Amino acid sequence: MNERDQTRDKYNPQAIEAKWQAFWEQNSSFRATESDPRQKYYLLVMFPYPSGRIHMGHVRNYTIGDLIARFQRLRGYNVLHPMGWDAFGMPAENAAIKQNTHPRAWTYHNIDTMRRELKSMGLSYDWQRELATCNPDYAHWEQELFLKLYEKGLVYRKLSQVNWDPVDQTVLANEQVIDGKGWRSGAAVERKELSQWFLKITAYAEELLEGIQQLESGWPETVRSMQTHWIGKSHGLEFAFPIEGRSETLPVYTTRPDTLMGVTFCSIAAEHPLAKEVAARNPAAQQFILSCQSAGTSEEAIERLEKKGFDTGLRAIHPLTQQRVPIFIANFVLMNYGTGAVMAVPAHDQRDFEFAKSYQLPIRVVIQPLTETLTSDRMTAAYTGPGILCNSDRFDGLETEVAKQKIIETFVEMGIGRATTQYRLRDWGISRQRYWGNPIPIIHCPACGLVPVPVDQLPVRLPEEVELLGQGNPLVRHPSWKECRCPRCGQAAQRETDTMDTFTESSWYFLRYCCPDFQGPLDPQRVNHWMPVDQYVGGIEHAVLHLLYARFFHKALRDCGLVACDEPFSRLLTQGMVRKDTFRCPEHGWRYPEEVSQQGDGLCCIACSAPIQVGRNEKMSKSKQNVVDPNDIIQGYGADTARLFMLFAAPPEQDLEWNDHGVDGAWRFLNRLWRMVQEVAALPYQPPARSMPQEAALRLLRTKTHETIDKVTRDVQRFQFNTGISAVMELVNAVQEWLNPATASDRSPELLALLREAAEAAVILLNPYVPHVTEELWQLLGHAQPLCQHQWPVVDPEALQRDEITLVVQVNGKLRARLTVAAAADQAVVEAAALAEPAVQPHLAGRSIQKMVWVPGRLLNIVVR
RNA sequence: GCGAAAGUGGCGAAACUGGUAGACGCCCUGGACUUAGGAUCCAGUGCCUUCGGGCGUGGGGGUUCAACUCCCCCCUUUCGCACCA
Repeated sequence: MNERDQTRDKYNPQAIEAKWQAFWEQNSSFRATESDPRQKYYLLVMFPYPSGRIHMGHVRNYTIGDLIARFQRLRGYNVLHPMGWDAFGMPAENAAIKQNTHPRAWTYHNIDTMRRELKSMGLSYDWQRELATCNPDYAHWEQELFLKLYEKGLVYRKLSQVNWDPVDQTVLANEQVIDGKGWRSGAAVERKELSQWFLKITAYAEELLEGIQQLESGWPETVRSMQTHWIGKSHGLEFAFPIEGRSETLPVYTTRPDTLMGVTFCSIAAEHPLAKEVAARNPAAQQFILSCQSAGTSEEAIERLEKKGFDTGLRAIHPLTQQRVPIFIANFVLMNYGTGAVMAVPAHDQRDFEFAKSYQLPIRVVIQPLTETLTSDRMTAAYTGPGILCNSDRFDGLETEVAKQKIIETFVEMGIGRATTQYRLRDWGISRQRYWGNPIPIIHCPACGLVPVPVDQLPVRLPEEVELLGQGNPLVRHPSWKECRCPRCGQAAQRETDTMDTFTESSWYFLRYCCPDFQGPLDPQRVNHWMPVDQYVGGIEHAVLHLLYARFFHKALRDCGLVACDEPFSRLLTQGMVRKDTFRCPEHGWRYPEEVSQQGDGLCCIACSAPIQVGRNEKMSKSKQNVVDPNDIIQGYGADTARLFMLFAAPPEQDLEWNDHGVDGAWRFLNRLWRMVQEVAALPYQPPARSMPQEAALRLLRTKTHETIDKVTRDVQRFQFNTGISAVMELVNAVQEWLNPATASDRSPELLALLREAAEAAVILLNPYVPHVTEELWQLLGHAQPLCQHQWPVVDPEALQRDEITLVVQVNGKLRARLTVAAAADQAVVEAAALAEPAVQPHLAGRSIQKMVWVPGRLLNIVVR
């Protein structure tokens, strides 16, 4: 038997996949060009960070993206489906410290590995548009974009807080702070203020918020809701408390002016100027502020703190009652929201309530709910709902919403406050004190101040020789890199040593894909040909930060004239995580799946034979050792099986549970498909059927074929890829029944045509899911043109007309019988048949019929009493 | 702490606008077959049952002729929280 015959007999994914990957590459099957007359479709998947190898999360993301890309190609679109590398970032630097490699070498090595792995999955990328963000070319155009934003006034510097490791003298990322300690040094982390670069995302807060409405039909509700809350628009009152015995005042912002008469103290952030001033002459206050600064900078860490405060001894004067209330420094007040100071109303704010309880501060009820009467001494929690004002002097009796307006009006009339709109959204700090990022192209001149690097001198390149020790900023420590001349006055000056946040690169890569070879940041003509992205696919973990930054950056570039559309991503699909059981050995801790063996009913550790505890299903991660290497699956079963399993096991938005048996099931289905098509291809040739036959059994087969086409088409469009597969499985099962030996003797040309139509439909419908095996089967069915250039099948509406339907008879909503009737049967006919049904009659005996609920095509419900 | 989701057989899931709960697949059980394969084929497979039927979608209430689906309360799990990407 020669090799070709062998591949014809048995499904051999390794041979088939290599063959078709080579074919697509040689024929540039997935090149996308702007000159193509067909309508464009831009399918974008979130580019990966080149961490070393691909993981199951990538496989899932890119399988989903590829399915949609291939589907839209078959539907006749000119599809742009690019891939690249989010190549700057901390892991390269960490690897450099640990293994003494250069970040660039490490990164490019990983890219080579991962590109090879992605290619083995048979993804239909236009690889000619591949880009890596660490490439000097990409960095160059990004620096130019930065300067454009700088000119537009969207870039500025201000002091802000960082996590500081006092031992390594370095800034730590939030994830590098573990239980308040630096991950490498173990030293207690301090908060420190540094002058940092910011992008004015807040200038676009309102537009970013309004834009969310535009995305209503294309973005998941959950992501829109998270972004809305993140932007956090609120309306409220801004006013200032006079401070007893002082000329300056304490400005505050509140969204609850209706609770104004319930203020019993004020809280200020540890970084508030007033707090600093108090600390300067009060060592105890200084001590307290220091203790606040040991918390780390993440909002989560701050909000989980035990609420603590320090009485400054200062007294604020209530602007309406002239009452004196204490001013506390509090560890939970954020300096970067509002004014860094809040009026505290313990009766109607939970944090203030807890704070008041621990410091024995008075609680004053000023809102009464409609259902009960609150008294301060019996409250166990703050009441934050609506109600009627009390203890509020002239505002008593007002409803909360009315009171808010009235009190704001009062402040405005008295000239001591104003209605303001506030956003929770903060400006985007892009400064990183790290080596492996894009340099900020600014020069600090002692005479001229901040001077942008002239465009013709870009890019600012990172020094190749660098010492990475995990201490300090490598660019500051470099002996000569930062030294330069001021472009304006020629004097000795210094380069900015901060590099940009890597979210900057991911904020415009989708625009660069449109014109990857353009000598300039962006070619508006080509960008506008492809933009906006028609479908974006990526992990739900990017719901807020990446997707909000990219929307902002895109709008800023629009205002620079580089792109026309307002929103970059018309539709968004967020896929869930890939999870797996965790295995734990009492002796050896977390165990990889291959370190565990089956022993009777349970599992045991291969090293010590101790029984394994099977833990919860968790996100695949190296730390929990519950990872499955995609390469093992691809090498063992082939990429098509891996893809099919991923798409079949769960709908894309849901978390996917890895299951070895499920992979076997996917493998077996592909073998079933393979055998079925082989058998059909071996039958005497008849062109595929194009019209309905007469015989009922044959009519049913054609109906099944077209119902499947209809269902898969709709399912793919609504991202229900798993049910699309089940539909094709049913079709394959139906065809297989006609291929059984029992019916082999009687195969009319009509049947042969119907079988071929069904087999071809199954192959085309599955092509976006499992592209290699379907190309091979398509060829086997005698087609000279590759399937990737074919068209998606069209439903014959006549074939969807069922002759008979089954409907349900209920009595009082309980199912009592099923009736098979002519599809056109009306209510009267069905009622008569239902009442005559033996299974129905006992439930009617001795009762009177109240009414009949008739749902055409579905059910008849007989309501009796 | 704040914000956002998700809970359906032994398992992954399905049920499109309130109208047959469990499609499709896995596991398992019984049988057939043999070119002993990663087999394949046939049958069964929510729970209980006196075989009439009864009960079932995290728990508790409600709306409706009819609720996995809509409303209220509770429980559990997951994701994000601005320097991981």
